[in-house]
Amino acid sequence: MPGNIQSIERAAAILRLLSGRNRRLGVVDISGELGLPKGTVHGLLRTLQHVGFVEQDPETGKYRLGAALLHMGSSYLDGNELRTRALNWSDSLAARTQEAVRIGTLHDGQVLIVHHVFRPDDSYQTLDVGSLLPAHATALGKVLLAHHPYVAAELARKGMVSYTDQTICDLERLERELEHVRERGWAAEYGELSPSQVSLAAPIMDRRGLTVGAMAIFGPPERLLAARAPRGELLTHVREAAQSVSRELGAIPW
Amino acid sequence: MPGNIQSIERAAAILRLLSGRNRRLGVVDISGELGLPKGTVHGLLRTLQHVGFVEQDPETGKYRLGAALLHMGSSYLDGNELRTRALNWSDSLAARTQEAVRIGTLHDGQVLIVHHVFRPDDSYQTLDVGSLLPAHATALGKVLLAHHPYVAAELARKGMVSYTDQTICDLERLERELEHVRERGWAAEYGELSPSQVSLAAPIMDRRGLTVGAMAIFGPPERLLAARAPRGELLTHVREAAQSVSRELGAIPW
DNA sequence: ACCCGCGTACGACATTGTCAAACTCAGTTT
DNA sequence: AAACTGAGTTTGACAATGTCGTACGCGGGT
Repeated sequence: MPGNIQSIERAAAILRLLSGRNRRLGVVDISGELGLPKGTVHGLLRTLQHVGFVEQDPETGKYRLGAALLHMGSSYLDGNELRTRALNWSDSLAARTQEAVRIGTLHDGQVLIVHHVFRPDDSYQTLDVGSLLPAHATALGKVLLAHHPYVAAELARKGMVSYTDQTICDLERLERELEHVRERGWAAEYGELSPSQVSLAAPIMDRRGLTVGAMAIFGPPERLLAARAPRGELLTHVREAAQSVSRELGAIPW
Repeated sequence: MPGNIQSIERAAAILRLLSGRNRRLGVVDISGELGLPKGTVHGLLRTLQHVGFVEQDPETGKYRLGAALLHMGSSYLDGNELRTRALNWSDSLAARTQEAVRIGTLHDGQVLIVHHVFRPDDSYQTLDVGSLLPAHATALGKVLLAHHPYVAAELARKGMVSYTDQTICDLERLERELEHVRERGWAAEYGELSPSQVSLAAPIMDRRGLTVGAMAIFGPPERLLAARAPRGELLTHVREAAQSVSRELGAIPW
């Protein structure tokens, strides 16, 4: 791994900071957090501002993410094959199951939502495309982790946060769970991220047979479950939809 | 203009290229387009890849935007005050008018969509948050240009693209139109971007009285217009919604 | 088999970014 | 009022840093 460009890595670290703490940060906040001199951080920020990646609040002088990132994020979606191919299938999955659908992929040990179809009723729901969800507490994440053992190991090393009393925080339990997922070809999550939400997910594979994403429905347990287990017909729909997308991506339907 | 960091500017130029129409580019494409040596571009790309801003197609070796940008784009939205404050009002505007709502702000001489509420029916619509729309061919853009004369002048210098036979491409006509917009406090667009779409927009102002965004409804002419002019009640709804958001942003309601 | 074009690696050079210290300006405290 | 903090910003010398030309390896055309 021959040299990476220092200033770009630092700039990226700044952007990551700004996107993590969803708030505005000042020069000294950043310089403290990154262990860099004030002046250096300021120079980086000035350039980032010049290219539209950060903006500065003219009143407080603090910095926040810039508008250029929004456009680039949406450009990423346009070029994302997983999402493009999954568009139709996720719509019809939502229609068939009458539940909300999410498509996610692994990013930095978390689940990045690349597509989201609202539950087909008129309730207010917030779009969470671009959100990062914890892998060990979502059905999407379990499917993805099950086929990326290295990421799973990394996750275990860092420790798993507990979100509800159902969250799996124990490495061995998670490993057993992932083993099940690999055997069955689908994953479930029972209120492990949010107490009143459960989800069911299945893997999406590309032409090489790699699991490049996952597709899930999520909603209240009383609708997704029967006798504390996933309703069979919903599960079938999810698995078929994910398989259809896989086929579109060139996976051998074995 | 004290020194900007070269490598970051170049990296941003690469990302801008990748977010343009050409979704996948090779090292030589980029190096040709930017007039930089191959090796330099490769170094930049390697670092951008390392920080997750670009990804490389393992088959073709070509580069495309990376997933990290998606998450940062959505983080930008979370911190965007204009959008946050406008959430409720845009929902109710959509409900009242039964039309789709868009909120936009000026970015690089174009209109960046920061929020989008679907028309409240079950038709398939694609979310265009993050899209860049031409300013001279949208009601949103006209409102924004009307209060940013410098940007308007810049736009005129670069020339205006024609999208339909209704598109205003003449500088003088545009100037007259913007003058109207300033007087009336709202803008309309009659099939100037897409033949079967019209839109109505009103400005959103912040506490300093600056126009920081605009709010619009858009849809087919037969629903938005009466006798080739905007329906009065729709116009009122749009203007009131925009004014409500302005108030939330601290604008003096004069 | 050959060539062309691609993505990638290497290494010398000097351009470039880095860093610490100094500056400006508000808001607070003395 | 004056001094003091703590913010963001500017500066300029140094050398670490990124740049650029050249060279390598590989694959797909022909």
